[in-house]
Amino acid sequence: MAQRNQLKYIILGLLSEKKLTGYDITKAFDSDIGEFWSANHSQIYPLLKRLEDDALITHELELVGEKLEKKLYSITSAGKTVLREWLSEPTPEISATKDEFILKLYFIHSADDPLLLPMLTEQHQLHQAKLTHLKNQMSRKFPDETSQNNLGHFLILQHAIQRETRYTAWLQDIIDKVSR
Amino acid sequence: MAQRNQLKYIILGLLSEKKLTGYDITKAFDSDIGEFWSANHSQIYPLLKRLEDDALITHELELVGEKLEKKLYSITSAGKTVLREWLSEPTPEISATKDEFILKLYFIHSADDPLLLPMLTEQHQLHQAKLTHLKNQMSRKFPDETSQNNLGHFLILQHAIQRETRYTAWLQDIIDKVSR
DNA sequence: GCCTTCATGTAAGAAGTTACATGATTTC
DNA sequence: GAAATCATGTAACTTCTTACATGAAGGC
Repeated sequence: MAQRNQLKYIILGLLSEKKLTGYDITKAFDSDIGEFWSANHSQIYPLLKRLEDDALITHELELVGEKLEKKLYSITSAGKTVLREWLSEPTPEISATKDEFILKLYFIHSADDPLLLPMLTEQHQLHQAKLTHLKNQMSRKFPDETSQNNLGHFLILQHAIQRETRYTAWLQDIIDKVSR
Repeated sequence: MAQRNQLKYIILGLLSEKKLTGYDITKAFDSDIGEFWSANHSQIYPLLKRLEDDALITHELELVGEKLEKKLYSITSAGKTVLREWLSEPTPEISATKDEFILKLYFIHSADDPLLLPMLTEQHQLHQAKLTHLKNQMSRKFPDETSQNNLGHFLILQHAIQRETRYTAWLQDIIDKVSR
């Protein structure tokens, strides 16, 4: 997606909660945000510089140990405005969910294709593992049933769990039919 | 996703079924494949040239009317091998589903945020429309219950319908809770 | 005749991936 | 002292989007 620079808004969104280093932001894609977006540090560091040039964020230096200087970034009021504007805009596009397995499946024309069953079981295992991971995340982050502090985070986790539950059930259903 | 050139395999996959022009391939992304991948003609035409350089496809010219020459592409046996290899490879990555609405939702922390309800209703409408479209596609392409000719296509349509059904139900559920 | 669709390309630039590169701090 | 993690960057390259550009054929 070489377009609206959504990564920019993710960074602004994260910084609107607390001050973070580039490294912290990079790590966020391994956990929370990783469920629905990805980014590498080589993309993040240059963008942080650009956002600072545009005065949407600033940084202060924090000394760690004796020599290492961390750059602690924080959002400016201009940055908050830009973030809020983005949130306020309509989101009229449903982007195609680029799923390589689904792509491959499209080109399997017959239930007799020997590739089909291995593909299905591989994916079932993957999505089952993901589902387990998501459920762990849920019980770690929202142990009591009231999703008090962060509604959005709760909802996207709930959504991801439902999606993976549905995905694994669908795969299982095909596996049952194919192997019968 | 600047990586494994999956578009290449989509083109090979489409051409393994029948001869197509670049224009036909472009159009395929408006219907069938559009459910789970996107591409513009400006990406397709240069890639067709590259694939022909690599001898994975060839073309013949077909005269339309008096002057217009269409390039009808077809897959070579080398191309078929490459396609089959791709299908045989494991697909061990679940790519993050980049959904801008989910992204925005992540940064809505409270049920009291005035942006929440409009966002939800907008998305509900969008996904409801998509669901209707998908169901129409299904009944147009697979009118009888046996999915005889093209299993893969049937399954991905089924998957998309389930996904959108789940998505709209999830949104409706939140709307009910928020507006109560 | 006019408008829509068919048909094929190129150019510029943004976004994203993979690899290269370096060094400090913490933990065991 | 070694290994893992913290921390920040750049370079090269591919992919993808948006816009520019042109012209033929078909339907009304």
